[in-house]
Amino acid sequence: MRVDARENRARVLAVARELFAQRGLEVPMAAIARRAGVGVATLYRRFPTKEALVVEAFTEQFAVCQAVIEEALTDPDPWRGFRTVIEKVCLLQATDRGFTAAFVASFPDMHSEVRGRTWQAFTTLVERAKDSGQLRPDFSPHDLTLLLVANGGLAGMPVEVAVAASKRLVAYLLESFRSGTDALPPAVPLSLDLVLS
Amino acid sequence: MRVDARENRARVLAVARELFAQRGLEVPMAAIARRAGVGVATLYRRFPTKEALVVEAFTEQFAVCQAVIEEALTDPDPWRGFRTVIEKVCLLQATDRGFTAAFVASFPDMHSEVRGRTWQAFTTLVERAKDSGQLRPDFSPHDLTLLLVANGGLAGMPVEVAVAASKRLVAYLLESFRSGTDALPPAVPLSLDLVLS
DNA sequence: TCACAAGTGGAGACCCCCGTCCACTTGAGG
DNA sequence: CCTCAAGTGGACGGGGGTCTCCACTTGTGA
Repeated sequence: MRVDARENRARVLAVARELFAQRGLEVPMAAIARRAGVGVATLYRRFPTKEALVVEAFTEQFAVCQAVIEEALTDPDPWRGFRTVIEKVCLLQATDRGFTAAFVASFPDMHSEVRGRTWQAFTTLVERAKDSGQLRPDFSPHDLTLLLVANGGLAGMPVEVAVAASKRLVAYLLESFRSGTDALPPAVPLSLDLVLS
Repeated sequence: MRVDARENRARVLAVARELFAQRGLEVPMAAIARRAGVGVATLYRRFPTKEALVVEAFTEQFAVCQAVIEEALTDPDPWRGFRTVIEKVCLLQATDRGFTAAFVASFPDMHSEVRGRTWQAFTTLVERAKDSGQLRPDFSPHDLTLLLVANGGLAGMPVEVAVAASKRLVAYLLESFRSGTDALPPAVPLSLDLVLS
């Protein structure tokens, strides 16, 4: 690949990340191209479809999520690890407007292997927190998905507002997650294809 | 107005309500017209714009919301009134896919008088619940908006799933609302124009 | 230097949406 | 029955989106 092409590709990706975060996934390809100082054809040469660009633009954030979960596994305090995961991921989600949409859009492309490993890590995190007696026993790992989807509803607001609102929502929910007493309605396995449509 | 015209108008409204609930507000006007067995022009004769149709189609649901709140004010148990409002409104929202979008879309058209009255009613409901000692003192009426926006994030899933998920989310949050202890991040005044864009 | 493959940009094909226009149809009063 | 205003439907304009095609430019190895 020629060096100018490589530079263009990198600039397109950076611009895409920025615009997706600011305005969500509905930003037109032409806007990304214009902002990156290239033509539309250049975009489509590097990324055969818009979805491909989206996936590529957000793989970094997905990696961050995964790292957050696996780092939390090394925390000696199970509850702190659990809480940190939720806080960090929700903050990421509130900061980046396109995050949730990209997450569900990339569902078919994300190899079940990676998803499986992350899920497995979170599940053991949950188990540990339960064993330590700080997390309520009827908490389900699916509740993470529930929280993510609900928190994703805050997207579309100005970033500072979304962040503040998300923090309060997360604080409320974490308080409930911690050694609750009342009976809950059953957990709902929210696989991502359910969120899609 | 001629009787056939009146019938057509009613059929259009019924179809619009059904399709908006099933598929959200992004359903095309042409689809509504076709399903109602009329042409597009008939739609636009009765409702000058799509937004007008949306508002008209959802005024009933808005009235229900208002009635729910004002009925809760007559409940002798303040906490039960508070809880019922949240449960009923969230259930309505989870059942109808277009509800949230219609709510924010109708924001400019809803006379501030009506909104003000409903808001006032909910505020006194909150105050009563606090005075009875069952609702945590740092609960803000804006937390209702927060909950609604978060719960609105569940839209887009099959209805049964959305309802089940919403119930669990609401149960978690109600548990937190009830006489919590930990300090919370500050409340965020989520005026509807913030949700818009 | 130079030839050529790799790279590029913009026009435009194609599709979907909202809302309008206009020639045609129909119901109801005289 | 017959008139005509009210009602109707489909074609169409305008705008915006994704993605393609093609003539042109540019970096790079020989």
